[in-house]
Amino acid sequence: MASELSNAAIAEALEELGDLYELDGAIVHRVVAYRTGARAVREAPVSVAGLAREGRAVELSGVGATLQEKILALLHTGTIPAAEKLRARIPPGLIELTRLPGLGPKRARLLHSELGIESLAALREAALAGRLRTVRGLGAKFEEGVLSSLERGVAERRAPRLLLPKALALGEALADGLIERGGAGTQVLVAGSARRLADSVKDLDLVAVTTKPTTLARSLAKLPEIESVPSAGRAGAKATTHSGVSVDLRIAKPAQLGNLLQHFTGSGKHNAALREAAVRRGLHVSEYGVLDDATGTTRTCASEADVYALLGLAYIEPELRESRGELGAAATGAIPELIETADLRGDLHCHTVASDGRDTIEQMALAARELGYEYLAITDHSASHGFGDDVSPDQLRRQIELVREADAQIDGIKLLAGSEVNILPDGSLDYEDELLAQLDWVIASVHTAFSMGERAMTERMIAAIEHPLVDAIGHPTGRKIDRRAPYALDVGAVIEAAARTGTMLEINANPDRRDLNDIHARAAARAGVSILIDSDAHGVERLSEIRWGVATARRAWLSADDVANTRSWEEFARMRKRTRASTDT
DNA sequence: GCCGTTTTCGGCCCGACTGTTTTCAGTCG
Repeated sequence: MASELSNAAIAEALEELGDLYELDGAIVHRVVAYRTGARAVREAPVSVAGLAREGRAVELSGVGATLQEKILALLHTGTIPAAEKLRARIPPGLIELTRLPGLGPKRARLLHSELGIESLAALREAALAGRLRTVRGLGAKFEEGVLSSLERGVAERRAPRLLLPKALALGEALADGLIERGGAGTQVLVAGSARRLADSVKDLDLVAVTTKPTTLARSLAKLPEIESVPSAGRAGAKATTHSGVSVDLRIAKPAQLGNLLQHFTGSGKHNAALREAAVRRGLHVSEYGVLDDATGTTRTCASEADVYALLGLAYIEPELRESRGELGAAATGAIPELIETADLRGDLHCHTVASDGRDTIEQMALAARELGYEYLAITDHSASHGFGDDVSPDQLRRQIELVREADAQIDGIKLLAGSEVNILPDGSLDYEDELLAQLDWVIASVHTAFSMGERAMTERMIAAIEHPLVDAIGHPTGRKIDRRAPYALDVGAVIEAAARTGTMLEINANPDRRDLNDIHARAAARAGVSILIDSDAHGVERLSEIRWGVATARRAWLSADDVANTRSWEEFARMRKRTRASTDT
C-alpha cells in the first residue's frame, strides 16, 4: 500500500493539461480527450497510480498510451513535461479569464495575442479604457458584459449547489404550482440531475406538456418561489428563485415528450455518448426527435422508452445515465433491476436518547415497524464520542437490557442491541471485546482525527475491518457533500479488506453524506462486499431518509440482491461476520 | 488523444443563443 498520488491529484493534473492545450489552440477533440481521461481517473475505484505502474491504466476507458505515459511521468518526476512547456508559453491568468461567462478559450487567446491581457486585472483595465471593442470580432456589448461580470464578482464566486432533498422539494413545489395554473391535461416533470438523484444539483430543469404553452410559461412568474423570469414564450421559460436557483422550464408537444424529457434529464455525457453511438447506426438524436439518414425522416417519441427502443436499447433508468457503461449494458440486456426502498427489511444504524438521538428505543421501534421493517438495530455512539453524549460501558450494559426488554414488549419487529463504535486513531475500538461480544450488531465508524495521512488512515480502517466483532463500517469515507472532503483513504484497499473478511460496508443515507458514494458502492459490490443501506436516523422522522441511500445504491447499479438488509432477519443474521466465523469452521 | 458488430485511420452529438456580422464564430448546456 504505497502512499502516492491520489486519483484526484492525477485527474487535476490532466484537467490542467487539457486547459493549457485548449488555450494553446489544440483541436477540441484532443482537449476533450484529456477531460474524459481526467474523469476516468477521478472515478476509478482503484489507485490509478498503482494501475499505471503496472501498465494497466490503459484499461480505463478514456485513457490511452499517451495519457498513461503522462501519468507515469507525473508519478516519477512530480510533473508532466508537456505541461511545463505549455506553462512557459501560456500565462496562468488566462485560465482565470475563461471563468467569465461568454469568455472561452478562443477569446482568451484573442485578448492575449491582440491586447497582451494575461490577468483579470488587466482585463478590467482594458475594458474600462474601451480597448476590448477595438478587437475584431468583439464589440461594445462584449465589453459591457465583461465589466458587469467583473463588478458582480462572477469569476470568484462559486455558484451554490442544492442538496438533492431540497432540489427535489423545490422542483416538486414548482411543478405542483404550474400544474394548478396550467389547466386540464397539464403535466410537469422534474428532469436534469435532480431526476437522476445526484448528490446535489446546480439548477432545476422542468419539462411540461400543456394545451396552453404561453400561459403556462407566463404563470411561472406567479409562483411564490420565483423572483424573476427574464424570458418566457411558447417553448418555455427561464427563471430564478428567491434563493438564487436557476430554473429552466421547457414545454413539449405530447408526441415529443419522450425526446425532450430524455434530453433534459441528461447527463450531458450520457447524451453525447448516446448520440455518438446513434450516428454509427445512421441516426441523429436531438430533443426534438430521431432523424434517420436512410429515410430522411424524423421520428418523435411520446415516451423515453420509445427513444431508447428506436436506438436498439433497453430502457435506462435516469440514475444510470452518467456514461458509466449503461449504453453497452442496455444494448446487451445487462441493465440490472435496481433496488427500491420497499425492498429494505431492516435498518442497522440509528440513535436514541442514550446518545445524541431525540427519541427513545420504543419510539424508534414503533416508527420502524410503521415503515414495514422486520428488524432495527439500536446503535448509539460509544464511550469516547466526545460530544458529551457518550455511552459508558456500564451505560451500554444497561442499554442492552433496555433493548431486550423493548424487544420482548413490542410485537412485529426484531430489535437488535448494537453500537456505533468509534474507531480510534490506532484502529482499536473503544469498548472491550467482552462487552462487544454481548451485542447483536456492531457498526464501527471514524469520528475523530480525520486529518491523518492516507497510509495511516487506511491501516486504521483495515484494523477495524479485521476485528472479528465488527460487522460493518459506517460512513466509510467521512465526506459531507459539497462541504467536507472524504478523509485520505485508499478505498480500494478498504474494499479488498471488507471482501476478504466478510465485513459489510454501509451506504449511510443521511442526505449530507450518502457515504459510500455511488462509484465506491458499485466497486464494493462488484468486489463481493455486502452493502448495507442505513438511515443513521437521530429521530423517528429521519428513518425515512433511507430513500437517499437507496438513490445512491441505484446510481451504483445495485439490485436488491447486492444489499444485505433486503434479506429477512433469519438470512441477515447468518450474514453477520460473527455468525459466519462460528459456522464456517 | 481515443477508439473500432462498417474503421488501426479518420472520424469524434446537437441545438440555442449572442453578438457580431452579411453568413458565422464562439460559448453554453
